[in-house]
Amino acid sequence: MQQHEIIFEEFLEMKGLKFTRSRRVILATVFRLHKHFDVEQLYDIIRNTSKNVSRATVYRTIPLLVEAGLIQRSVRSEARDTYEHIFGHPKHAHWVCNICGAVIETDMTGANKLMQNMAKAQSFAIDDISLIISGICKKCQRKR
Amino acid sequence: MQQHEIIFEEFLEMKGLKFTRSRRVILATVFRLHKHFDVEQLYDIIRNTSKNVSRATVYRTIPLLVEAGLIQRSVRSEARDTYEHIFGHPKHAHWVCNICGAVIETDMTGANKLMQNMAKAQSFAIDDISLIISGICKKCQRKR
DNA sequence: CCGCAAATGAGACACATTATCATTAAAGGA
DNA sequence: TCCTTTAATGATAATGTGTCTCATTTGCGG
Repeated sequence: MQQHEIIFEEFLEMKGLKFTRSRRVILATVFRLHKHFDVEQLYDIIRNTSKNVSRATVYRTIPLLVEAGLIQRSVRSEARDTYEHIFGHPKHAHWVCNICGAVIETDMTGANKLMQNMAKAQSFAIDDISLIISGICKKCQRKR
Repeated sequence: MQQHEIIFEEFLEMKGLKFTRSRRVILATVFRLHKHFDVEQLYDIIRNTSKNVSRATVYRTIPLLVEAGLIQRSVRSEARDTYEHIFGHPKHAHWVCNICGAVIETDMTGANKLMQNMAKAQSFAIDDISLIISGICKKCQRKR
């Protein structure tokens, strides 16, 4: 069993919830994806690979995975909420291209330290930092 | 006439659009608000203070104000897009309390510089930087 | 004051997300 | 293994933002 499965199972047990087939499928699919996804994309993939998991259940499972600390909300695309798994991924900044929509990820330890210092100064207990830079990527600049 | 009115009027003229009564009302209301707002809140206020501005027009005007550089999309609350006016406000970081929902704003020139350097390294043309820190504010920590 | 392009209001519409509810499936104990 | 309890599920209706349509009105240059 993989690490993220153990974490999810323990999380569910702690809350008196069950580790069902549907939840297994959803969890596995989320961790098979290696980029940002929205719930409809996730549901499409699940529908094509495993039968009998409903859209409602996918939507219902997302907040559980967030609460378990396995995924997090990410950059929101035009109309849909997007997510990414975070287990084993160090915190990163998102650079979003306004032209082609590409999302580049970079290390953000620098900004992290800066924010930790500011947090200390104002006694704020940081839970999460979201750093999103929008603009035009290298490729799209060339095309002009 | 206020600065932001002049800016909006010039922006509209440049695009061959008209500075109508509805747009005046919406602009004025946005700049009377001194915090983040979503479009429904904005519409409610307008409906209670000035007759005959439709919801559709409010929604239609928002992207114009964004394009004119007068407001920007801000922290997204649970279900709605939120905005804030930026004219005359230097760029700031948002500290959001997960308990009481308070939004604190701080200077972010430090992070700005950091990002500008990283942008140069990867040839990314920055358009906008969004820095949101979530956690627990000083007050709510005390209450525990 | 005319004419025309743009803007408007009202409501229909699209679409993501949530809620409902009858049925099914975990999990622990007998 | 079977029972019982409780949570989970699937299907679909409902909700709520945000967008589009279209007939009518308005702003503005001539």
